[in-house]
Amino acid sequence: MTESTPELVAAARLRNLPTRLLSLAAMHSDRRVNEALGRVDARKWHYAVLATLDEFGAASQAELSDRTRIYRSDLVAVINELTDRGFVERAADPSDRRRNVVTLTRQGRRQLLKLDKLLAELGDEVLAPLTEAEREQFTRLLTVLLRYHDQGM
Amino acid sequence: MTESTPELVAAARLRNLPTRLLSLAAMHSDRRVNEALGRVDARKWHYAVLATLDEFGAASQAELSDRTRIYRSDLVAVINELTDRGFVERAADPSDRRRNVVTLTRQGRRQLLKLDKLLAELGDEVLAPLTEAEREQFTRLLTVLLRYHDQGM
DNA sequence: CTAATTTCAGTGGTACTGACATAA
DNA sequence: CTTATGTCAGTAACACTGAAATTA
Repeated sequence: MTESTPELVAAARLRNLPTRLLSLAAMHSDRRVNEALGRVDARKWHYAVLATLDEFGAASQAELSDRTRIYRSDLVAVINELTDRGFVERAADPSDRRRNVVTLTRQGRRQLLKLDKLLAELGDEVLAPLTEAEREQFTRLLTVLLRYHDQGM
Repeated sequence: MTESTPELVAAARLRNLPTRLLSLAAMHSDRRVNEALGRVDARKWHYAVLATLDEFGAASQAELSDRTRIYRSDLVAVINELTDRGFVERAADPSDRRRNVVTLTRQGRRQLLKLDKLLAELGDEVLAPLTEAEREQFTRLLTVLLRYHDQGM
């Protein structure tokens, strides 16, 4: 445990540096999300894959990679984990034998709904100090940023 | 190089998940910042330390750690790097011999001003799609979040 | 004695790169 | 031949832990 000395304030330059604020806020949010997901033996990539399969149907790993922004190389392990847990099935695609076709199972769908709920609660926790209008504004601004920088929205 | 397939859109659940948006936006921002700082042989922690020393004067590593949120253990390397580059001097504190007192050099101050400019440009790039009012709103919301979660503002 | 400071050694998760075999 | 796909091996940076030595 890191000791909690009476909080010293940061330099004004740092307090006003938007890239730093963004980084710190995300770090904190990520930590909470990873902890909470870890407690139910999940990771955020699990959710991304399950949600994508649910909305767009069975897909190849390449398509999943494009939609979730998970690197192709890292997706392999994620799909392994999801198949191990019975949330997803991986089979060779007969129409293009380079591809795998990944499908959501009924268990996977149940897990997705569970994670939906968990992540909604988590979002509420992280955004707790913001009003409803501010939350909408916040996600709107983030969306604008990501869209502009082509981070695939 | 990752190939740029025609951008596929993400699932609606992912597009509306604030913790994910925050994470992606920060990842992108961090990448830009690290690249740009790397090009001038710096890291973001360098800036944090230099700015803190400039605003609060010479300090022990413990105080620098508290103000910058850099772990004490990691600060050692950061101070090493800064002394190697002549931006900072580390000396034993005569009044408390457990402590080091870290002071900013003239070169360090020059580097700080250089990084000031670089980071301002970078912030402009990252926040490019936002209006001035939106930028203020954005940093305000981030500040509220960090303050609430006690991430030391 | 306890507590604070600096330092080192190490871990675990992750973004990211590169290369390879297979197939189109 | 070139290109796409899935897979593996590995790297580099980093947040974070734990502990030791020194001093207060």
